[in-house]
Amino acid sequence: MTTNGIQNRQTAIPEEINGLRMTRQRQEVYRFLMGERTHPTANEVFMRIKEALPNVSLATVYNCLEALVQHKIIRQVNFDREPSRYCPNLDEHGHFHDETTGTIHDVKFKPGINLTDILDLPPNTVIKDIEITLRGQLA
Amino acid sequence: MTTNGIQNRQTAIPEEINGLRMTRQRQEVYRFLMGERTHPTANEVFMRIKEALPNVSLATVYNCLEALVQHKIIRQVNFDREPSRYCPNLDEHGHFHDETTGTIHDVKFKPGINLTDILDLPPNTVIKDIEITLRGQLA
DNA sequence: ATACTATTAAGAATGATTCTAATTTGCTGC
DNA sequence: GCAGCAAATTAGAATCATTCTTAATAGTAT
Repeated sequence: MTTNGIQNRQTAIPEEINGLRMTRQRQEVYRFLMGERTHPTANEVFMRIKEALPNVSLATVYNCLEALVQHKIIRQVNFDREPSRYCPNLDEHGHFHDETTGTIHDVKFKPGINLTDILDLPPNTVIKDIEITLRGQLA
Repeated sequence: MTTNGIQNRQTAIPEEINGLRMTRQRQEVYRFLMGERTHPTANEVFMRIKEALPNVSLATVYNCLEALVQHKIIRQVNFDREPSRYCPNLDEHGHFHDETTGTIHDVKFKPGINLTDILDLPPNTVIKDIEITLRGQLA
């Protein structure tokens, strides 16, 4: 049998999300990201989930993150060539990078805005993904 | 004397742009980029200008590109964690990455559009730079 | 239980970029 | 033109996030 009566003390995470089997490692990665608004890097995820899974390896964290991204459970966010960051917010949104503090904030679009309406795209373009990045400071 | 009567056979490039002294290496990097719409990588620039400057080093190409970017003579463009690409188009614009061919196209904004108008930014935000990246295919 | 597949772990390998140290070049005032 | 100084270039080593490789482990189905 694959399930038993013992429930995890923490937020229950289903055994499968979007067709991805949620192994213990993937659960920990996902759970941590869900509780974070700071857009952690792979290494930050690694250091944090080691508390719960002391034998976890950095390679596994990369594997988990990639699997979660591929199954559209989290998003990968890149700023220039800095280490990738990961984000549990699946709504269409941009990212504002505050240069003063180094923090990253999600930026929503104002309601009723369709991104493709304001762009002068070549005809017959199928857009699969849009990324908007802002850099500046909170004065 | 720093100038003489002999003119370069190719497009003349001023001795200085935006306060940056245009050395021979910087000229070659800049001239090549000006004639390209393909958003070349540092390595592509390197391979190409070696034809004119056989002793140029890859480190110098990186140095030149960084200097040109810092003086706002060209722009650096990043797609995920792929090698950086460089773009001589200084107008505010986005980039469409065609997954089928791997090519990159500049995308203009429709006239009269102010990017910050459509974004729900935190108050007192000073935006220094906006980057818009689209991924998809030309059907 | 057996066999097969997916996942994980540990460490090596990769590759774009940056750094270091040693020349070379360019400019300044004699 | 030439000594002196700063900026730029070169070549190669170093860095560091990420990916790859291989072996061990866990999960699932028969």
